[in-house]
Amino acid sequence: MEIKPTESELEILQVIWKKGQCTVRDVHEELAKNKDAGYTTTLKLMQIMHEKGLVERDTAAKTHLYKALITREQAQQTALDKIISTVFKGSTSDLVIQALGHHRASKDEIDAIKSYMEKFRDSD
Amino acid sequence: MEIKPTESELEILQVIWKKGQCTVRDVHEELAKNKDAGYTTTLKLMQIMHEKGLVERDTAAKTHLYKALITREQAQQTALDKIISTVFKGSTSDLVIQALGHHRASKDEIDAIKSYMEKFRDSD
DNA sequence: TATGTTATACGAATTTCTTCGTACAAATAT
DNA sequence: ATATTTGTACGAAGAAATTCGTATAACATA
Repeated sequence: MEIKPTESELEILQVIWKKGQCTVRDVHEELAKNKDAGYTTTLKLMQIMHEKGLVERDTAAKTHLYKALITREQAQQTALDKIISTVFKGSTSDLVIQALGHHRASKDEIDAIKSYMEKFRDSD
Repeated sequence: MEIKPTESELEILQVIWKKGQCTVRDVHEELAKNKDAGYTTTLKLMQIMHEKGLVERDTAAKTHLYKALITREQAQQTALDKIISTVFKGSTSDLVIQALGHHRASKDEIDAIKSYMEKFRDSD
């Protein structure tokens, strides 16, 4: 099964991941902060996402409630897989180094990574 | 200026990055190994890439020679920026940790990263 | 109850990306 | 010289993603 949300679908998923559960209006108003598209555009996209199985919805009330059916982690994984193979020649370390080099992480972030790296101490 | 090669354009860029300089046929034959599209499809895509300024070409001879106008590093950066903001909530460390966790890197890769991390010893 | 507001459904236009056929020019081989 | 091969140009079909208008139902309220 392939899960590859499109660009717009990801924007919507972000809002749903953040809020947990959303109406179309919730999502639309959040998107409206940075973007400028009509309400029915968002509605249509969310309906399509439902058809695709990216979200589920509760239609009990007049105003439907949407929840994500894929996790942020799954989407992260898919996105990583794709760019590692298309622009990083399959090299995870190239990606990590490039990421650290240009997106100067905060001290806390560096610490988080360092501590995570401990896990690989003496890895074969 | 926005540089966001499409999926197909990235496949082509990969070949050009690897070989340095390519004819349409070079690219097409390389792609044909994994994919199955017509020659004129590759030709058309490369012409469009030229219009977009992704590649330059030398038309002196009958058979044109193409070179990339964006570097692999630029494409990597663009790709990273995008996914960090769309699926990693802007957190570089989340990306790094997720990458290390699922794309089990080889010992050499881990070593490369560890040594790179030295750079951040006692960072602010 | 009549009116305005807020929803969903859905068809269709638009845009972007991909694919390919055909025309024709240049080079090569017979 | 003529035929075949190899190349570019380009229009247009096809597919996928995005956008929006209009119809209509449900709800709130004057």
